[in-house]
Amino acid sequence: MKVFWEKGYEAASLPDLLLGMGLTRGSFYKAFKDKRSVYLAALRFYGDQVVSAAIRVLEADKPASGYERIKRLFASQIALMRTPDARRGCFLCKAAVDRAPHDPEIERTVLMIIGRIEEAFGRAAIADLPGKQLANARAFRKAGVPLAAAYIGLQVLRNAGSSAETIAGIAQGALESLLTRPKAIASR
Amino acid sequence: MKVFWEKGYEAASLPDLLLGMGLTRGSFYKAFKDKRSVYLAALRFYGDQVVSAAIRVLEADKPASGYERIKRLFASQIALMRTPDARRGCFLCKAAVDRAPHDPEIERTVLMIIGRIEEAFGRAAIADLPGKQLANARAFRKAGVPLAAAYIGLQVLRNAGSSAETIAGIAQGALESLLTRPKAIASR
DNA sequence: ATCATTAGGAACCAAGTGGTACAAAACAAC
DNA sequence: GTTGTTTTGTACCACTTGGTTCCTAATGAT
Repeated sequence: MKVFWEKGYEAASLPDLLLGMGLTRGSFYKAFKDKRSVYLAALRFYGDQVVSAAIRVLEADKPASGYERIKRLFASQIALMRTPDARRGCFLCKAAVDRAPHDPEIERTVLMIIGRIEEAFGRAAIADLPGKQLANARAFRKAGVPLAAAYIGLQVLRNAGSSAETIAGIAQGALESLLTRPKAIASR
Repeated sequence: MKVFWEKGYEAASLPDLLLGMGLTRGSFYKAFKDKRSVYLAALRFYGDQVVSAAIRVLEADKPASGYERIKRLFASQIALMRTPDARRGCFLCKAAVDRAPHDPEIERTVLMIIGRIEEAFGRAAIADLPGKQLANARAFRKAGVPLAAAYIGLQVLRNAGSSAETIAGIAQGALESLLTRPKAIASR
């Protein structure tokens, strides 16, 4: 996963992968069908590990308010800007941008993971509202779409090398929109 | 540009480029230094043509209100979802995600173009406010960052294959935040 | 200890990579 | 029409690509 994450699908050569996995060609092709299937496995693994960790922040019960949970997730991204990992970017975004259009199975996987992100944002956003008992998964996703888009935009800008101030500005904008929008969401 | 746009840097082979440009290796290497320099030229061209066209929408004087101009830009992206070009995605996003981290010159170019987008969004957003005379380019950029992030997030999701409803949801969220945020911006 | 099974390693494959060298062809000037 | 120059096409380069083969080495069960 790390090799694909850093280099991208095309640029990650088989020797790169073998080195990263600590095995030789023989074992590699005994264990996996081909390069693409390893990429897919890596993407699923990313969804199960990295994305799920982010979603857990949105679903934690420690900060009761959804707003606070969303704020924490964005804060973690701002904190990331001060680490060497800042430029590693987001594997999901890379897959979405350069593999999804060319590979239906990767597209399905990417959309599934993005859907989970949207729904988690939506749950957190709606948690603070009075009439939350009506919402189903689809409604959650819809409510979470703008937040997820801001989050993904943040990832892309982080990847591109934008400043920490820019990243913080995105987070601030997303949180402000949360504070001023509750009635708009509730009235849908 | 189209070849790099569709295939990405690595996946666009020299024969692909030669075919797209209508020349052979000899002429190609007489006219350009190497593949990378052509990519950079394509990226700059994208900034000068495609991105500038989007920015012109934000700066047009036909709809007097900045809100209306921003709405038009998002509306154009929603309209795009009904065309075959929907999946072509955004060349700038692809460059930002998979080339910027590995090539400082591409990073600089990407950040410059993104900066223009941020500033244009900021100008349009601030145009509707009373105290706009104080703003300089830096303040415009700062004000435009959340909108630009939403816009870029939209591009990524469009690229990934998200539904037209999702794209519309992002646009709606960005526009709503504009309507409810004027005081917050003005008080900065 | 024996034997069946599996994993490991290296040589090998054809095809494709970006890039160069150079001769032929087109063009310009006069 | 004859030059000198530039453009174009092609053969070629060394190297890398993802993937296969096949034999040896390690492992596990009985």
